[in-house]
Amino acid sequence: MKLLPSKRISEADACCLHTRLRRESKKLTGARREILRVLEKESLPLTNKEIFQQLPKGQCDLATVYRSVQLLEELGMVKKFVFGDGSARFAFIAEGGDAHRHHLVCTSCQKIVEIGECIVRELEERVVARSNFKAVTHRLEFFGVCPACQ
Amino acid sequence: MKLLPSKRISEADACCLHTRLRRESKKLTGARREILRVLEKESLPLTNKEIFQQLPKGQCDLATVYRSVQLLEELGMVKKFVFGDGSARFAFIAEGGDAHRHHLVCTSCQKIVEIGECIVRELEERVVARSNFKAVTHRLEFFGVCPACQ
DNA sequence: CACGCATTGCAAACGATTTGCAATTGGGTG
DNA sequence: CACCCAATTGCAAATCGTTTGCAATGCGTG
Repeated sequence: MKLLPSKRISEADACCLHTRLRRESKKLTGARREILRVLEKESLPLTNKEIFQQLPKGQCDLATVYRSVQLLEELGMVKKFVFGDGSARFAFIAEGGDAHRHHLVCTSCQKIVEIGECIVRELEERVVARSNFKAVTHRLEFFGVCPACQ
Repeated sequence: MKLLPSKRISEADACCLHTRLRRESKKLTGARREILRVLEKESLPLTNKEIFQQLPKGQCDLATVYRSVQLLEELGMVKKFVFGDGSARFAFIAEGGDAHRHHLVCTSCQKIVEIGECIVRELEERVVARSNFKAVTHRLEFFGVCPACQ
């Protein structure tokens, strides 16, 4: 991997990342730093490929992006979103930030818009009014560990 | 395709399917009939592979299941769910039924349980209490057609 | 500054889904 | 009821996202 010397990732995050990594005897590599930086810059969730493309020139391998993003997710610094368009997306979770972000996805062009609130049905109208999207529906699923698996 | 002679799909559905198909000069084939029957029998969303495996002996090709399910979805008789476990799932939508079903998915074994209501946050507690699932979170996304695409 | 384990690059493996094409089959027609 | 044609299917190959094995390389510690 030949990434540029670490430019600057918000001090706090870089530190945090470093700390969290060391806690598990993982290494703070150029790739991880750069990837986190890309995610940090983008507020909307990105696919691995998009992250890959936004990496500075001397990029790292796509496989490394997959591995790094997964690690960052395990560390709780990144959240995974699955909109059903074929590839998973990941977004940076700010220090102590709320991971409960939701999005409005265009069923035609896949454009993604972030939504600032979190309730439903009744909100749908508001969402429609504010976004100018048409034919709005929503998808809501719950996840957890079932009795048999606990 | 060598499927058994059409046993019996709820009259209404078979008729409806036939009608809707004819309306677009599509054909009511054994495969489509059998696939709809499988979906109709299962209340929880199935993957294409699961549908394929539940088809009667003289099954049809997996590719045909993919194509048929997609058609049924376009006809609005089936709804697609994407839980993020790698494959899409499809469920039958009863005549005039509510497509707004939501599910509780075990993050460990992928077990799926249907939820009868549709609101959030506050409901999450109720969901937890009733299901005995632990570490429950939810995913909520909105979908629609953005201004640029309208 | 050297050493060892973690990480990366690369290419191959994978699983889900799609697609091209020739063979087959509904179904409307005569 | 046999025919004809467009719609559909089977099969195999192609795609696409994601994962993985392995040898080469790089971080962090001593």
